[in-house]
Amino acid sequence: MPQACARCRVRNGSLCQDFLKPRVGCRGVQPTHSALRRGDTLFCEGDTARYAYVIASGVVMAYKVMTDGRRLVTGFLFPGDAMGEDCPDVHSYSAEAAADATVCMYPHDGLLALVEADPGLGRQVLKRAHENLSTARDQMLMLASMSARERVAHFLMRMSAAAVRRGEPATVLWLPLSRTLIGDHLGLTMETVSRTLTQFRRERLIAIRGSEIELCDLSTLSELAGLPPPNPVLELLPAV
Amino acid sequence: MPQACARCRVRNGSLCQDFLKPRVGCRGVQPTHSALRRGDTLFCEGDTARYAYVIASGVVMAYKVMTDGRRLVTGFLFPGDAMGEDCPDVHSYSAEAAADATVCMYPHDGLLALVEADPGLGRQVLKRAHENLSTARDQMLMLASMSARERVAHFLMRMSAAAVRRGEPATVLWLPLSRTLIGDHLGLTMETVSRTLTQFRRERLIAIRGSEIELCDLSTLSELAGLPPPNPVLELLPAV
DNA sequence: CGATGTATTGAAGGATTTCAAAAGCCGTGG
DNA sequence: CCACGGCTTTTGAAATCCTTCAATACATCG
Repeated sequence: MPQACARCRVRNGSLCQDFLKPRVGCRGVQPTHSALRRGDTLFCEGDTARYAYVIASGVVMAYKVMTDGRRLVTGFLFPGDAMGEDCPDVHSYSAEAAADATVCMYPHDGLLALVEADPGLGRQVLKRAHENLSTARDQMLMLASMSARERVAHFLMRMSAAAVRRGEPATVLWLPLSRTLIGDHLGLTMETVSRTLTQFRRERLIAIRGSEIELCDLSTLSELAGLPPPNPVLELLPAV
Repeated sequence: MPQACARCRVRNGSLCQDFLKPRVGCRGVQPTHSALRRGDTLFCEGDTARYAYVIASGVVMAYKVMTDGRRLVTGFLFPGDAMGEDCPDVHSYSAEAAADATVCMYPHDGLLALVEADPGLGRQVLKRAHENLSTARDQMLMLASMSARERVAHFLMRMSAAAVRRGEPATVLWLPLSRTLIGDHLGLTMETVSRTLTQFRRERLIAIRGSEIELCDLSTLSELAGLPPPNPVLELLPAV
């Protein structure tokens, strides 16, 4: 097993940790690693796809651009998240580092052999594809019908949920993302993102310290985002 | 094989025709059929998923609703299209008949056995999931950054491509869909859809006859939609 | 400390929504 | 056959929200 893999601590429940790492070395499953600086391209829409990528550190973004330059960031990926694990022939979107990042790259051919040999892994991959579809549709709903305030709240709550998933606190988010990037993710201009965030700050819903955002009022934010209130039960329970 | 399947003529290249139909009867793969009137519900978001559905005739729509009633129609499905073939535990969206429709229903358990036994089918299912993801992201791009005119043009071109896929003419679309439904699909109000369609009609880009829409100027429409021009080669060829 | 890039704030403009009314379509029944 | 009611579509005018354009403030790094 490569040194980098031995040291890697991406979350349990991730494709890499649970399925790939135990099989490194088997049947040509041999990851290579790559360090990216902010702005470096991982791959472009239309490129033939050769690898599945697992983010080991930093932030990677997936995006699509229209011919006239308008851009949609379809998602931000954090440590433990994977892309290309469904082994497409050709990439249907582009990917670049939104902040300095390191990624593991598993060649498709070894991965495919693994999937065919192990129905459990096949189910896992299909399940992930289904999850991706489900979140894509949630984002479609957001883009189709939410106001700027709702979109930004929705974004913050999603980032919070992602942080929890990788074992970080729910209320203190490290988001080294420019307003432009967030805007391109939410279908808003960076000015509108900025204005909305300062609104939220004035209303004490959030606090901003550099690229760190603290969520001060989760229940109002999740209500704005059209999501069920967070942990309603815990708040009602007496302290232990 | 049930009578309905023997008579069924959904397009080649569909999951049902190519993969399921030849295996009907094997290992518990036994479809049931259902006839739906416009407005009938097929399943709801949150229901436990028991079947994969293949549209045999008519139009079915997949949609999500927010708690306050705002709705996004994530897609319209036509004969040969499938839903739920990725065997999720729980439906992540709702489905109802947008026009009178008939569907084949394959129970998940038989399908799962088939997928595990046949790696080719597994690849096929995964490929379809990937296609769905890709079109979902295209729609996200549309919802995030296109004007009303561009959205409607994009919609018409997609409906045209879908018609071609099932062997129908590219320029005469049968779309028994209310303005409200189209609006909920495009993130617009029905008034905006109506205004935009009459604009297009006045500009001779389309002609409307009841629920039939003829695309009179494919190249302008596809340009508006941000798509490559249609069959540029064919138009340049001399008539045979 | 100045330079560059990013973020904030302001004011005007525009595209879509909202509200409201009129027109068109369709099936039913007199 | 025509009239009627219910429905969808079209059209109009005002309001709203976001964008655009422009200027200022703020940070980070040499």
